[in-house]
Amino acid sequence: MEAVFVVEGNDEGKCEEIGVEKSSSSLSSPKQITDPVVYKLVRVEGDGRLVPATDDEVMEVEDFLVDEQIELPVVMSTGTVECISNESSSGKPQKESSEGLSPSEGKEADAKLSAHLEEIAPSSSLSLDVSHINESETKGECSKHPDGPIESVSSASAVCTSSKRDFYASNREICLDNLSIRELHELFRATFGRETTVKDKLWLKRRIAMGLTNSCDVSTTTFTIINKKLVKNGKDNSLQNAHDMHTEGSDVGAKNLGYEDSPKSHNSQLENHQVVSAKRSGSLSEEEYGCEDHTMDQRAAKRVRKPTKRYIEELSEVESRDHSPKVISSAKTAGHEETSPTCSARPLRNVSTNERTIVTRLDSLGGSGVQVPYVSRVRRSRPRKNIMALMNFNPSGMGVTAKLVKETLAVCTSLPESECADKVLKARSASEQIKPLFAAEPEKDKRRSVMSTFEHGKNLGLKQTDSSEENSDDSIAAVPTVKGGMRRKHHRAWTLVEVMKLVEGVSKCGTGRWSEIKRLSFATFSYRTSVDLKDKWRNLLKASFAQTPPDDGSRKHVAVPIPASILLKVRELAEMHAQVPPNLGASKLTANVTRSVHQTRSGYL
DNA sequence: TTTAGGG
DNA sequence: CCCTAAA
Repeated sequence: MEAVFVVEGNDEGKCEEIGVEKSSSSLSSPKQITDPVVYKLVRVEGDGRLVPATDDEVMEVEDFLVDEQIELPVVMSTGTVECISNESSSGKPQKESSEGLSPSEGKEADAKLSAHLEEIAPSSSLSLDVSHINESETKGECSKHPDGPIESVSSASAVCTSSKRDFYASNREICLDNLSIRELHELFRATFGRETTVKDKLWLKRRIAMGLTNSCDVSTTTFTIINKKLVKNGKDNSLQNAHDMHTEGSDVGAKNLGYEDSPKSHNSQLENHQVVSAKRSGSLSEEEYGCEDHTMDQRAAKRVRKPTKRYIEELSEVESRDHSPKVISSAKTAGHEETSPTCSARPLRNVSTNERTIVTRLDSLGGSGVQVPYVSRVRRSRPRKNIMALMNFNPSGMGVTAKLVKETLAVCTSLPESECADKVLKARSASEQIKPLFAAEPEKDKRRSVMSTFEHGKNLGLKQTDSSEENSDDSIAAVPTVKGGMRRKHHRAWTLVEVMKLVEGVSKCGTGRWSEIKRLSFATFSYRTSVDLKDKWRNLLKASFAQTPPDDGSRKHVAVPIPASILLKVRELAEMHAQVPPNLGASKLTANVTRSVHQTRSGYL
């Protein structure tokens, strides 16, 4: 049983990490993996030594891989390596995005891009809020198209009648090109829900673009996003694609869902947008099982929720010193688009070395195969208290778990390892007091229960950690109180990505089917209950129909405005589902929409 | 259990 | 976000 990997840079000599020892092997794969590589699970000791992993760890990683819905190699029981890719449901291998460059190439490209971007005169306006419904320019100017939008918008009402037409039938764009660093930082935060201190504009744009487009293919010279698709500039045919998007009837819907298509597949007719979403959710797609198959969906959701991934990531939460990619793909990438999983590791440009909190690592986002940056994972407040809870469920001595807890503590708190160990011990002794709390946890929090004790423990311990989207620095869904039992969900700001997912979910399932949406689009966002979705949608609705854009400036840095493009989608969906606020006359509405398209900024995350 | 609404 | 009624 070989396999599996994830190598992390190891800066501090203190913390051990699960690492991988790459060993050559020539397993044949059922897929077209030309250069199979088998990884052996090892631990990376502080001094760099590699020691064989324990069985526990091996299992952990296996779990992890199963959980990962992105293209990680999974060692099947047969010993063969299978590549789980986003394409698994459609059967064909995912084409490698243009990011599949060799490290050197990537850097070169980056340099060029940077140079190019510097040429572009920075605009003072926050063009993010500009929403067009026309094909966009890609010269980095994000110029407005005075009239184009109206036509498409007015068609929104038509959408209502044409039963199944996708609401994404018009193009909208978000332009990142002219944003200042500060604006990019804001957008970054809004998009991923975490801060970043990276000063590199290109990097920021790229990250944000990745998040907003649900893809890694952001190797463009300009960053204009239309409906979750990056409009490319230059040699390729994406401009054409963008044009096609808003001219081709039913094809539009699918494309505009924004999931990455290889250039080749752009021309394929995707009548049903579910096909696209299938790609997105990998093997758990609704394409295969259908929206109505609750059994499978639940199973899928369960899988995704397993804590192992977060667990691994927790261990990886170490600042990286080098600039090497943190996600390692099994297949070679460069030049082998046939065999390369999408979004496989890509060299990342890096960030100032003294910014220890920056980890340029790609993560899976919300189970949808989105790659997001791994940034600023530093704990803003106190160390996770729930780390302690971890011990309750594995009180069997300083085993692997305890060790890991110690490591985690070390990572999270920067405390000397000795101190961490101390805390661990204290935690253990305190377990008796903590345990009853969980046992007595009110039913409401069973939302995420039904796990083995050990898993439960891990989950509690790592719940708040895990990765980019589904993690947060310090929040826990619920905090049991000794007495009143009242607890409040630590307010968790909605990220752009989440909002987009919600909108997308509504577009697929319609409003009201929050559970369904939760399962389909928020499976990996263990927080965000269906009620949360409902509430958020209500807010979005309100925002989207807001007559007067809230005057910013006062709360400028408090909340990031929701891109008008998204609000527009919301509005369209609302109309489709007859959710238009009654006080809003139809004619008035049209006017409002028009206005919105041009300048609105009515709503915050 | 899930939705819809009010708070 | 929370809570509750209703389905």
